[in-house]
Amino acid sequence: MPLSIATWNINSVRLRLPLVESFLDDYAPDVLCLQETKCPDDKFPFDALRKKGYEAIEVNGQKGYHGVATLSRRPLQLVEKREYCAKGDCRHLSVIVDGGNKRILLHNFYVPAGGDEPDPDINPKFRHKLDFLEEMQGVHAEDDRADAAVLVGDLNIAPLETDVWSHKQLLKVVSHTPVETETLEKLRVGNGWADLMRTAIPPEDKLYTWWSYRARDWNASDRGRRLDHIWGSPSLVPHLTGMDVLRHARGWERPSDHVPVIARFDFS
DNA sequence: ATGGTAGTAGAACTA
Repeated sequence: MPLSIATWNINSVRLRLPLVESFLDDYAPDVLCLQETKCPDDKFPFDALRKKGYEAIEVNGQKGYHGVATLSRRPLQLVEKREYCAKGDCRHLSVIVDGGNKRILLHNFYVPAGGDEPDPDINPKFRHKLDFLEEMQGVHAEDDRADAAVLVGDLNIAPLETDVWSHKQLLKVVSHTPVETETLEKLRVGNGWADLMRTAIPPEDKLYTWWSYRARDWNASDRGRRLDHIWGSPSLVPHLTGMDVLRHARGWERPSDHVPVIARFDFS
């Protein structure tokens, strides 16, 4: 039985609802995890997305900022909406996806961006980002509640040298500083996660999921970063059949600055 | 070195 899981920082689900709808029409992932929905739960476009066949929807949203949502064509069971750093931010949602013969625990994360200055002593946003990562230590790839686990989302860190357009030029830029990349990799490995995007796409290859809105020509300058991630239990690796990073989505009309990533599994 | 754009708002924040 195939199972596909997509992740996409949508940067306002209401403004970009037509983009989400056409993405679901064209790619039809079984599950879609959205971040930066910027939408209170009572204003979430449930009806429009259910019409597309995504009957199971779980949201954790707030007004104006942040917010995550997980939609599925298969039954979902809500596990947790965990509040990190006691700030009242809506940045996490976990569900169990019925994958046929496998039950998958699926975490959807939106990690704080961290501001501009990569010094936790003078920048509270960077401190918050590091604290958030510290709290993620408890999120393990092995979990008794399911057969396997997947963690997706905008983690706002590009860990590998090939995850940014220029390793040297970004060493002091938030998202690629050593404290961030080392903390994220330790967190991933220490909690038993496999980097499924890099399992499918060789770590030597440049790979980006985000291009700034501020570039004159995002495609020509190609100053991208891999900020969005799909991790999984090591037991899932033999079942991974594909990984699509929809670079061309950055060129859609009124695009998000992030593009969708889709992981495909087969459990037959 | 700076400023560049986008979204939610309806000023100033976040990214």
